[in-house]
Amino acid sequence: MNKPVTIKDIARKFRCSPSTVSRALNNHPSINEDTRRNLQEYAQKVGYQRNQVSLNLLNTKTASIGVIVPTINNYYESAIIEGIDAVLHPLGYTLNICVTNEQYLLESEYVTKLLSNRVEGIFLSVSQETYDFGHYEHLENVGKRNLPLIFIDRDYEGFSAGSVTIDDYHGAFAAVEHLISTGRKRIAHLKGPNGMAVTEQRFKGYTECLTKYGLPVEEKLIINTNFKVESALEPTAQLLQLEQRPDAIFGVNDQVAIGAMKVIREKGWRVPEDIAVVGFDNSPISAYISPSLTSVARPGRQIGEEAARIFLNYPEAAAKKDNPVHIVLPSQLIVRDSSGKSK
Amino acid sequence: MNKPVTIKDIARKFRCSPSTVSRALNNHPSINEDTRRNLQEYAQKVGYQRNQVSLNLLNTKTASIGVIVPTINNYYESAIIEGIDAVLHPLGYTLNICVTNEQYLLESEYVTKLLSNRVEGIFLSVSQETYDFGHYEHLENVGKRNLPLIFIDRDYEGFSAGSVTIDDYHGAFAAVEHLISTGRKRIAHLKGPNGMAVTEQRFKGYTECLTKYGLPVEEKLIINTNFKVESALEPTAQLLQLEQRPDAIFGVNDQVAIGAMKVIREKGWRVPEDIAVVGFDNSPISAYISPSLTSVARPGRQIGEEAARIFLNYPEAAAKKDNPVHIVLPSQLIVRDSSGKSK
DNA sequence: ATGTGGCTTGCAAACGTTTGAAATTTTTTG
DNA sequence: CAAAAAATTTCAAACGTTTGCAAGCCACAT
Repeated sequence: MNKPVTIKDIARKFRCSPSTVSRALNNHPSINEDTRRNLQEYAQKVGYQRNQVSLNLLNTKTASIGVIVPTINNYYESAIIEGIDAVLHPLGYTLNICVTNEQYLLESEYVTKLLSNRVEGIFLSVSQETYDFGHYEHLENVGKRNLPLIFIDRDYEGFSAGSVTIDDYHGAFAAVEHLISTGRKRIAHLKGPNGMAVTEQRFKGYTECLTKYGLPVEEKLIINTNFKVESALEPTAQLLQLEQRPDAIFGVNDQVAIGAMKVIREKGWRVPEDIAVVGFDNSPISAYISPSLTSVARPGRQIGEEAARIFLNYPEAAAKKDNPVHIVLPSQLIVRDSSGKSK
Repeated sequence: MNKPVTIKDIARKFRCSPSTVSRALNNHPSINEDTRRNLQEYAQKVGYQRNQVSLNLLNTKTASIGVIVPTINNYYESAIIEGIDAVLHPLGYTLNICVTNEQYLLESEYVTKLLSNRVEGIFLSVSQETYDFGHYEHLENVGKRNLPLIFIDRDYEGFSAGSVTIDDYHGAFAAVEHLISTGRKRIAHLKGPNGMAVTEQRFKGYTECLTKYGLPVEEKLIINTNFKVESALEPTAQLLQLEQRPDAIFGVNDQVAIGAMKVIREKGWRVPEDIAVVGFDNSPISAYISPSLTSVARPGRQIGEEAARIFLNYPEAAAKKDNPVHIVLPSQLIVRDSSGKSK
């Protein structure tokens, strides 16, 4: 591992000043044609790479953006990142992706690190622990700096910042309404962890839709999961053992919906004839499993793009600090086989 | 967006020198107790964050590592990243994740950017385009710097660097052997894009296993895909229309295997009774779809961990530069329902 | 009074680069 | 040939921080 070649090294070699080398490499017009060519050739030969660190220091800016997400291992999150990158990369920004694994400690550590590395903005999808704990001290210094902070996917009201979320409420509402329209009367809900905005919004959509159509909200039909496919197995088995078993299950995401389907079939029931299943996320796989899964689509990529645009307009957005930009994108129900007509 | 508070700002405020502030904030023993407390309190109050950029410059090191991958939107890749982080994060390294989207141009751009940002090592999972083009000029400067470079997942022989890959060959061999053991005689292969190491190694495992058991390798039974689930649909339909239709399909990954299953069922055949299906990746979902998918597991997390360890031992590894470290991890067949007994 | 030692603080250089202004060299012009 | 103009190069400062060394101050012993 050699020391990188610096402009000074080159200057020494050519018995000229660093300024000359710098200007030559940057094609500054006031540099002699021969000098320029010689220096450039030599720099190329020895593999000179401009030291961006020193430039960042000199210019007190970095053209880099922090993106903190709980996980990257799924379609939705990575679509968001893709969306941010699609808007910001062409403008020369670099993304600094941090994965918190749903841990508050890591999230806090990353915020500090990003601040310390002088990123010019932070996109934050709050971790589950942060949500549970409900304390946001780790964002205090972001506030003091008045650094652009945009909440993604999971909003936090207590902090004056931009946010882009999706309309979980209406997505869930539409899903349940659809189930009712196919004649289902006892619709169970595999809920996410309590307290998270996503979870509660979808839950609200579920209950309010039931109420609107005169169906009772039964506690027995609502069970928590942790979003993972495994966490749906036991709850689904429970639901199937009820005296009055449900005729439909609305999963908080596709994973639990798929887990539910597995259990339903293992117990000898059919999807959708005996029990309809609807998920949330419209993950790519949902169209290809059997039966294909009805699901609510979240426009992940678009979320990223909108968030990036908020960032780019931040000076204005910050001006009206008391009234930060909140964008809520619509979600869309995609009907497939798992919610077909009941028998 | 305020300017960050600097040590100089604090020094001015307290009419002392920057050195004093620096030492106070770093708990240097030679600083007066009162001075230290006052300065620390003030720094805390105004949200001072040490400028890591200047430190990186001063120390000519960054404790950051570049990780370049074609995609993050899948289980395997993100497990690799997780593995790298698990080893390197506790040692204070920061990961700089770059997603190339399988494009050479982006890969090249990211290599330059990382070099310029003075990362201390690069983990590279070569993009598909790079593989296709087969030119590696973008790595030249990495070589000149003799910067630790570790190939992940996809090896490249032409470059003297460490690598961690998995044993695609034996994984594929085991999968096909398993199919043969359940009585299958006409085993089709949904192959990946030609030329990629992963693709060709699995293909080799497939053909050599057939040969070993005296089965013919039939061109008609081998069709290319691009790893995506959609790309398996048309090829599978083709296979089913053959006069002598296959009794098993070995997919280059789980995605195409799932796509194949869908088409098989749509055409009225049963899995596994009429046609067995085996995938590759052991993605989490494969256990939960119906029928559950037999698949070859790749130890993504372990790949990341091993790669990180190579990096940490790099000084030694570099010494024997003519003979860099190549680690090949075993893959493991996970048998599930999709490859059950034929009728 | 003077020197000794301990405690505390300041000075200056360093990391690599850019850039306005000044200095030097070369070319042109009268 | 001298002076002015143009071309080219160098100087010095700046970005924010750390750190070896020098320096200041105070108390105490001689």
